[in-house]
Amino acid sequence: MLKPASSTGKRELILNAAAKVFSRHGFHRARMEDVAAEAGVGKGTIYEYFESKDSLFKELVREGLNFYSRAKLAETGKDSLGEKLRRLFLVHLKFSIDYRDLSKVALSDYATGSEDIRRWVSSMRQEKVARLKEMLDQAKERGETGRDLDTGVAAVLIWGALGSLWYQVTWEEPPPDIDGMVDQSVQMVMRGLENG
Amino acid sequence: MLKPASSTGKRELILNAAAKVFSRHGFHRARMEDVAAEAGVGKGTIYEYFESKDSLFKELVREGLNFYSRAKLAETGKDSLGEKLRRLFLVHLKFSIDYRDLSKVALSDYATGSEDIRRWVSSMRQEKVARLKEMLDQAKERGETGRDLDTGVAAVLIWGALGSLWYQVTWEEPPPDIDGMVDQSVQMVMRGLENG
DNA sequence: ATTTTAAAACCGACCAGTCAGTCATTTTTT
DNA sequence: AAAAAATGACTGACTGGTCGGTTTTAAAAT
Repeated sequence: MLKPASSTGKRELILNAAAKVFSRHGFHRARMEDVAAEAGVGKGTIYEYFESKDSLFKELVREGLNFYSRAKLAETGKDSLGEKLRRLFLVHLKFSIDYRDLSKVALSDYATGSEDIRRWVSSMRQEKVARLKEMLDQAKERGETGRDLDTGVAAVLIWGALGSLWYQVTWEEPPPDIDGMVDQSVQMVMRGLENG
Repeated sequence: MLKPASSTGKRELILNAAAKVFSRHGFHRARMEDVAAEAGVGKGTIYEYFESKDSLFKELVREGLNFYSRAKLAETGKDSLGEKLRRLFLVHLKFSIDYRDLSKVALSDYATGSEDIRRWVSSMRQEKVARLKEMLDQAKERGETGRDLDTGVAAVLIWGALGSLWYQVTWEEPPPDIDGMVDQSVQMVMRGLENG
């Protein structure tokens, strides 16, 4: 049986260490021993808190996702589409700065790991795109976009654009002015969605 | 010493097998033995044609890249930006359909493999984005885009959008109408680039 | 044409390194 | 003192790469 999440701070400790170690070389090259060393615990201890390496990875990513979901869209449905997109972009990029290690893990290990993880990550992407499409559909309904917009394609494009920005911010040099970049980006995206 | 590329069709044979096997489970889970089996050769034979697993992967991706580079932009500098983008998108997506296995490899193993591969792939991305930025800069010069466009950000966004489309086409159900989708996408992108 | 011969191509059993996960033992807590 | 937590040496499974030996090919000799 696994210990409850609150037994000590040890669970958090391990999770943080995992973020650091996974982000260094990716899932495969990260050894459980290294995670243990980074956390300052014995290797065996990790298995008191996590089923397996796979499970540790999943918990790690889920934790991060939860975190920034919480900070995320209070989903005030009355905001304009532009405002919603701005917040979406901002939350993701802020996250990537505040939790750089975790962000690297989430981004770079997409294709890594077991078949199980692969499917899991892929389904998350699908869900994200689907949610984005919903948002666009609503906006379209309200006439905030072009009448003939293909929201499916648009959602894929926007998600990709955000992902690319995210990647850039996470891996390349620290960006100077996130807010400005986001404003600029959203402006571009919004123009793209409008009627020709 | 490695054998010349032309000694038999065996090199091609192995490369094709590698595309298939790598695309199935990603770089790490693909075993050289499986590649050998798929190609119908002994494991040792692979090492007559390729230095190592890493090198096999690189050659594979390079081969694919070469191929579609060739088919690519005859770079007729006088085409409109829209036309250039349309061709860029089309070439990538057509490639992903014709060489689905190879496409999966190129896409999903971005973060995978050795440190060496990781860096190599990352540098390719940088280069692609840089080239895209150049294209945008030229167009901006000619007044085809908004005067105040941040071409750096735009290049990142567009590359991401294309990548996302590429991913969708490669992994999800076979798309119905590539040309239509591309037209739609490029239209959106072009609107986004114009002056507000 | 046939045989000889040597080099080139091919092969897969094996080796050596790796690492996730276990568990008997030790340390800490209650 | 006994229960809980922590540990790290160990094991078992796995796989990239090697290498001595076999087969194929092609050229040379008869």
